[in-house]
Amino acid sequence: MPTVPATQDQETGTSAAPSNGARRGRPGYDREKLISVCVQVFNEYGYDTTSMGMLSNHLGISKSAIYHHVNSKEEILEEALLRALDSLEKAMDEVRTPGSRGIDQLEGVIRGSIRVLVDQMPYVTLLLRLRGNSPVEIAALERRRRITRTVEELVRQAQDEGDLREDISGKSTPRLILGMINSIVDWYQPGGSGTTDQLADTAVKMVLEGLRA
Amino acid sequence: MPTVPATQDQETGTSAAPSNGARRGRPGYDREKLISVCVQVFNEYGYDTTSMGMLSNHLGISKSAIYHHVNSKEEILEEALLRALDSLEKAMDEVRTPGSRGIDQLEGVIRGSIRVLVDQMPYVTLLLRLRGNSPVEIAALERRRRITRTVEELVRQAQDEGDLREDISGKSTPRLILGMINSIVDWYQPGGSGTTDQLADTAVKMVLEGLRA
DNA sequence: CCTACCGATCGGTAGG
DNA sequence: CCTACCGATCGGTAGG
Repeated sequence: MPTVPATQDQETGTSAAPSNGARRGRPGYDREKLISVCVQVFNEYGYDTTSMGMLSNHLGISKSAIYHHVNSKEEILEEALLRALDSLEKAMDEVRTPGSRGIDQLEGVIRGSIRVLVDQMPYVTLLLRLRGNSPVEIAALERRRRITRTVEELVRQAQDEGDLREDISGKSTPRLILGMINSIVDWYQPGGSGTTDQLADTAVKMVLEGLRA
Repeated sequence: MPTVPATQDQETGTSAAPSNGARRGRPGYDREKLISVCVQVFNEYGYDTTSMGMLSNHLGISKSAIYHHVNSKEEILEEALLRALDSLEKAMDEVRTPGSRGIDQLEGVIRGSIRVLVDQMPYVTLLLRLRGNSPVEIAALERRRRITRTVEELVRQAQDEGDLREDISGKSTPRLILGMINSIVDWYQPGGSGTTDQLADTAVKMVLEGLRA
């Protein structure tokens, strides 16, 4: 993509093919906006089920026009997964401060992950539904597995430090925590069930303190 | 299917096309065994991605032979979902004894659901990955939603009875609990991470008592 | 005569 | 607009 200075700031906005201002050339989709629409369609029907024809219908442009922005259907998937994984890994890195207690890092991971899940919901949703049917998907699942391993380490650390009970499975516990968090993409509605912070509070209370009154 | 008395009890067992004994006619797949193999393939590649050709390869019989047992690809899906939903609803009904406290029923639901998830893992896995792309899938998702509503009611009841803390979201909590349970199909390995009872213990402890030491 | 299965082929649709 | 492939269906065959 050539670097193009912004020479105008018009608002063109067709409902079928929206643009964002400050670009020259024919108004229409940029790569990012196109991908975000495609990801929504993927999540509605499933990646495999979604045909290029369905994408073109939802975008309001022809199939061949899509190939102006991307080289393949899989490239759209790849870029969306990149975005989800980068965000998740960034949230993990911000919390993993050596020296702080495992249980505090664990709480930070729960809060940070929920924040990313909500903020980047369509991209993370796509990631969490992968089956590993192609090299692109397998690579993404491998990156996801590294996140799982980090949570496993934190649980172990917190147990060693005496902050987490010992009478629970060190194998199952991290998976159950992550499973609980990841389920959010299946039911959370941004306006419906409280703010993201309230959601994170509920999750942290349940995991660390339990629900019993 | 006509009722046929058992006149013999042979074990024929080809690896490609296994049979169960006590039937007449050519040995090979019966409907149930065929469906169970298909469900495994669906779970590996995704229902939509799986072609009849892929099924025939895994079964070791021709595509057209599959149509001897079932009328369509969707009929295989439908029967598998029926099995998963019947098992889940049965487990719910066994626990929902009027008169007992909500928190006890909630614990029973967690244990019962985990039991069904593990025992019927392939069928429940298929159910939990549906996107609602067809009437059959939509009907299954509707039955699933009734289970969700039951858990919502139990959480509310337990809060009203004073057994569950009030400073958590009544909307999010049931979803987080179910999300945690349902995640099991994504990572549990029957021999790997302890027995089913240990898994249920860990889940119940986490949800009700919390992980903090 | 039953059940299980085969090869060939249809109309239709996918990605590119 | 092309090639490859899909689900589905047919008449017919074979083991028990």
